[in-house]
Amino acid sequence: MKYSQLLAPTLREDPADAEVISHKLLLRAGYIRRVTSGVYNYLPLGLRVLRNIEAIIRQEMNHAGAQELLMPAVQPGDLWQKSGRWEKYGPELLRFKDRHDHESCLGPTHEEVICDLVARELRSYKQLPMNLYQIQSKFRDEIRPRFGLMRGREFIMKDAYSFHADQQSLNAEYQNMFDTYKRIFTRLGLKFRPVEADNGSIGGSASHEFHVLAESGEDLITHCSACDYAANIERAQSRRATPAGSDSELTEVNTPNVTSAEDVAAFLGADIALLVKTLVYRIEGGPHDGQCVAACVRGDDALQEIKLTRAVQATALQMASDADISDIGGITGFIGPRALSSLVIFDESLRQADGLIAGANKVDTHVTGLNVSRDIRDAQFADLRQTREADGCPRCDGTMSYSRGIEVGHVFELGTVYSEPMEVIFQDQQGKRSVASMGCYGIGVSRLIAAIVEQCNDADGIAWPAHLAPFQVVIISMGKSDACMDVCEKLYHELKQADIETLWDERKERPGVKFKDAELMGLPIQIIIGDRGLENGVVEIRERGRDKQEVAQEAVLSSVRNLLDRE
RNA sequence: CGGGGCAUAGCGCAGCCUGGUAGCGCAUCUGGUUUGGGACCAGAGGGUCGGGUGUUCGAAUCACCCUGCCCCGACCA
Repeated sequence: MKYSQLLAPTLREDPADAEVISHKLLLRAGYIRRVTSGVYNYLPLGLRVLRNIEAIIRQEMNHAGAQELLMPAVQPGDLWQKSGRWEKYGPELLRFKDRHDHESCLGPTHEEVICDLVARELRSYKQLPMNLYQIQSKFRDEIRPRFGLMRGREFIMKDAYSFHADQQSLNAEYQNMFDTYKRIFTRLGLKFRPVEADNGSIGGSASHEFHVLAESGEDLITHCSACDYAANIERAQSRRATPAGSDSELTEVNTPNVTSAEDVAAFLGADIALLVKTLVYRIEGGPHDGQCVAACVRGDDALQEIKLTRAVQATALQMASDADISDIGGITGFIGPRALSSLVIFDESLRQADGLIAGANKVDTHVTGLNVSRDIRDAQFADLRQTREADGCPRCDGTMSYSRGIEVGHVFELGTVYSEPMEVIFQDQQGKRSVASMGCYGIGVSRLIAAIVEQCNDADGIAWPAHLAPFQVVIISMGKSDACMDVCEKLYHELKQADIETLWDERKERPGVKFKDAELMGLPIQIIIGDRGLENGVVEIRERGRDKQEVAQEAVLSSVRNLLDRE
């Protein structure tokens, strides 16, 4: 490609609305342009990188025995009615009607469509297992798209769906995909970590996320210093020492105007861990839709909302208003678990606890000596607390620490959550009708572009791993003589012949401009050809970020090959 | 959804407080000089000042409404 014909509008300054480094650099280097909130054009450079990433994913997926197909972006509402998600899926699902007034939506994911397809074609267990994948644009009407390609509304995803006759087969494929993902992210040159994850609204049982470790990551993950336990904070567990309270009578104490856990502990001279914080939420969705739930955690713990959401099978939670709280018999500031009319759930750490302090649901009053199993009838427990840095590992003696991560992959065991309502049924070995169990496996392909740039950049711009770069080589013409241009052109054709993706910067620009652009774009190898060197029959080759070296004119191709092979 | 901020040329910004018909840098075009790390000189093009309503002799500037975008929060009993 000749530079003068390439649409790669580079920007000298950071765009005002870009926050993270990948967003800034992808805009500045001419890889992407915004169309509307969370929706981007991939310019030629961006598309080339996307294709390079896709190629690796395809290779590994195919190698793992999956087969590629392509499903539609527009999906009929009927299928979503059938799976039950037309109601369950929130406003992220962009719905519309076509000219015939048929309910439709833009696919945020493709379980319904794949199940519909497979249900029609699947007859015998002999056809199983099978793993079908596609690389497709998805649309999710995110509340808050941000950080460029990191969280878009329209984005490109590789999603795979496997179908199985039995659990054992599903387990095997889950492991197969887990290993495949590790290979893919390793080949992409990423620092990543698989972590145990919450299943979210998609349902199912086992699930792991693959996170690229980066400061700008939107997720918080916690991992053990000693073993390989790692989990998303949304479901992470940990060991912590809880102080033993002493067994005592339930007693009301006067706590005038003292409301926060810190203040109550200080006021009563008690360990804050003996406080019970009671947080009230209004439940949206699920069997308790519209009701309130009171969640109790220790005074020094924070509630992990996702855990609570799961515990009450909700789709979302909203902090309760003061009015909601008084409706269930509580008083803001002095709320406690006793005698509330709502659902009350305690964190597991309160199960065997004595001498706790909680709000008394009376103005200016708390109770001491609370023992949950003694004083609360039919108490319900769940893991609700958020782990804290330096907690103990739940699996070994190690300690837990936090990192930020960008979720680039997710593998799920779905079981029959979708195949059952979608009637993905086959005849098993015994001749009986049986529901296929499923796994699903996603990779955020466009998000990967951002994640890679987050890890591969320096003061001059992007620094692509050579095999992902839009061009492996850029020829920078320095001289203005015809002879120099002839040499450049000849080399350009040679490299192209050799299947090396080459950009020839033949613009009438000053050298500095060409260097800056090449480095901003992150092209790994520069070949610098000027009149001065040509007098001695040499050209310069420089790997991005390294010192240049002189090479005889005839040896350029082999030198470039060597550099690329070393990758 | 809640809170904050922004919207002026392709990009980055000033002008607004104190109303008088729009400016700077980069980019673009023309000519010239330059040419090993984002050149210089001279000239030129490009803006319904996000949209609407109002106040006023007069609105980028003041008021109200709308739209779009960015950031923060979604831990508080």
